[in-house]
Amino acid sequence: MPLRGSGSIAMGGPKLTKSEAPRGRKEAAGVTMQTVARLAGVSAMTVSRALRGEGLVSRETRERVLEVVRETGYVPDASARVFASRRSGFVAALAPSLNNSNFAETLRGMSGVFDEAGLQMLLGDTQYLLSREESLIATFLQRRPEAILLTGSVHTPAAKQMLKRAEIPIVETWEAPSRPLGHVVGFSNKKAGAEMARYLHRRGRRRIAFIGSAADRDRRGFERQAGYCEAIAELGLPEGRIVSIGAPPATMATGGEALPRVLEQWPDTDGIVCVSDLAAFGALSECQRLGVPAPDRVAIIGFGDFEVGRHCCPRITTIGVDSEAIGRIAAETVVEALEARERGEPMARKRHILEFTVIERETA
Amino acid sequence: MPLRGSGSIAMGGPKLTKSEAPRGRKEAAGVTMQTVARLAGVSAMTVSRALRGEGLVSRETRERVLEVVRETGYVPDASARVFASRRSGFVAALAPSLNNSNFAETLRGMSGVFDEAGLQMLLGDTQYLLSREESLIATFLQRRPEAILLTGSVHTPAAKQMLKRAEIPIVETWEAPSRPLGHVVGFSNKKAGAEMARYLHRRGRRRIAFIGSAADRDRRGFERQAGYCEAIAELGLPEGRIVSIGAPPATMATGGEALPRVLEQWPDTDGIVCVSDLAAFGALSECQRLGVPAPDRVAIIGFGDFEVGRHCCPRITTIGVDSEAIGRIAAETVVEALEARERGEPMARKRHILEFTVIERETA
DNA sequence: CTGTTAGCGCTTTCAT
DNA sequence: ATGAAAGCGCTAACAG
Repeated sequence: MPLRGSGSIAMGGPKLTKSEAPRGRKEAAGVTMQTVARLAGVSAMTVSRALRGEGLVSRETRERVLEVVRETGYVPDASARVFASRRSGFVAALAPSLNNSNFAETLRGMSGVFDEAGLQMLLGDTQYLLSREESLIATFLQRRPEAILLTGSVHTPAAKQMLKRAEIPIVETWEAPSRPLGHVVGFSNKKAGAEMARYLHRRGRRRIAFIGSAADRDRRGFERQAGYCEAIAELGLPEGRIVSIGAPPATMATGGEALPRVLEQWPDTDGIVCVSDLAAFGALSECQRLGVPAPDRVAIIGFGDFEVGRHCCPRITTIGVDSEAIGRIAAETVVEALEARERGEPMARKRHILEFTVIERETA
Repeated sequence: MPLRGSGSIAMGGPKLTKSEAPRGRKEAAGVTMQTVARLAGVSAMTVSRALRGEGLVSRETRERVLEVVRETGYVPDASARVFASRRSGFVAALAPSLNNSNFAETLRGMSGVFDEAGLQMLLGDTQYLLSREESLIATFLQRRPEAILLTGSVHTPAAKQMLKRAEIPIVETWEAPSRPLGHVVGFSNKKAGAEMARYLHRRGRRRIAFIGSAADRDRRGFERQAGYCEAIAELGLPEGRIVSIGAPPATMATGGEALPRVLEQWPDTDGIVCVSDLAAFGALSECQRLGVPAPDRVAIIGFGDFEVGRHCCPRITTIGVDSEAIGRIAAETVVEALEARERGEPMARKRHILEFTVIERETA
């Protein structure tokens, strides 16, 4: 089959593939698979095969095709591939915040697995807002992701309905819900909160306060607070020593503002459970400014093993969770589920609950 | 007009739209625009219009269509829309790291503008690797983004070629390149580095060291270092006091490890320029552990106005750049460029250079 | 190993 | 305000 046109490659020329359309559209794209096929003297199908695998076409055909691809600068059009193959190559991942180092590590863990699997992540941050989660889900589902990974287990009814209808694997992370939507990779924040209080108790503290953000929007922080409350009650320690400030997530500012309030309201406080290391660091720094020695006068325990707590002076005792593993395992679960689906097999719901550990350092 | 078929909606039933295909494909999708059209007693085109705008169809038609959409849980297929309209609705944004709060803020700034404009961001982190930037660009371009936003001005030749061929608006951020690929929204890291050294000099310091990461991979950090060197030379201060440790980005660990080396090698050092606040905080904390008072014995200046520097004790003097504005302006530039293109107008290359300021605090 | 045919679900264009 | 026809660039399925 002879090549149409001359041997030269028109770069960016829009007319290359334009045939006589009786009722044409705007304008043809630049170089398409057709173009490459024609120039290589093969069919589009062969180009498609050459581009994808090794053994699908003969070595020499493949090389010829790749040569033309190189010359023309052809870039396959994923939107057409997606449309034809009905596989988007996307997975959607939502986190409350992309910046928070815990979630960032989780996303990094996912990214490693998905890169490997040739899946591209569609990242969204919900800003700790269920309403935003819902609208992100709506937007992302239009892209036909092959799976969706959520942070947490609380979603709006509309979100849940969309997720169900989408009929794709769902993974909820960072919590341990009793009635999950799909797979789960997480841990019990409540237990973590309880453990924080109990740890301070073991270290001899008896008047233990809690610092967090306005709890209702940060579900996981709220759970930790609930765990703290439960433990405090069980241990028979004075209750109600809670200062919640500002919108989630809790920041260093939260801790900094909350600390003086704690000391004013309950001057005999000798231990503080902070919803995260960021708040803990804010509180610790404020202690230093106020001349309140930590841990001598107040012990402080944080959550999340953030970089700041590992490096500040004194270093912050904290609860460590393997955030990256959460992401990795969640992503592996997705890949498994997709493979099972490919083979037409069902896959049981997975529930992976991780351990967390107290990392004893210098503030408690 | 009565609805065709029964009143019940088949959820996820694959046979709804399936016609007698002589050589069928796998299986039809769930609810498509056709399905909705049929149930609403209109054409697909009308559904398409109803879904997009207000004034395109009559109010009652629109409501009927939306009602069916609600009942069926129809989710438009973006891949088909993209394919037909030749507009992906994507913009690609690459940053060295998503976690770094500077870049995270820039991405947040972009996100605000793009959300508004109905554009979805395809986020990628290059991990400070040009090679990874290149492969991300290759991957992203397959999705036909309408524009691409890069961090920095150094790219591989292959990356540059792909970008040129893509013929989409390009914005480079966080630097002030003399030969940009497209639009620029940034500032001079070199000047920032010089300013850091000069500031310490104005504060009476005369033996000023620099702490950073292994510089070659972090272009912007390297530029700041170069600026520091230049200023030191101009001021006639002792040169060569540079400790570069580890892979970029510079972290608290970098600062923590570098500080004792600085003090060992040049014990009379009285000021330290740190490539970022993270390194500055690491160094500051190490000072505290070693009993080296800051700023009395060593002044410290960081870069980036990170949260930690605003809250630690003493608070870190730093250089502030409006990271979010970088993102916002970059995104606005993209939107403008896209609108210009829509109208068939050309758009001049934009070059927006931001100011930075020394934020005087307690460490210098 | 390679080609042909049909069609993915939507929007463009033109017609009414 | 609505509809009909055509087709976007690619791949599934089948044929050779």
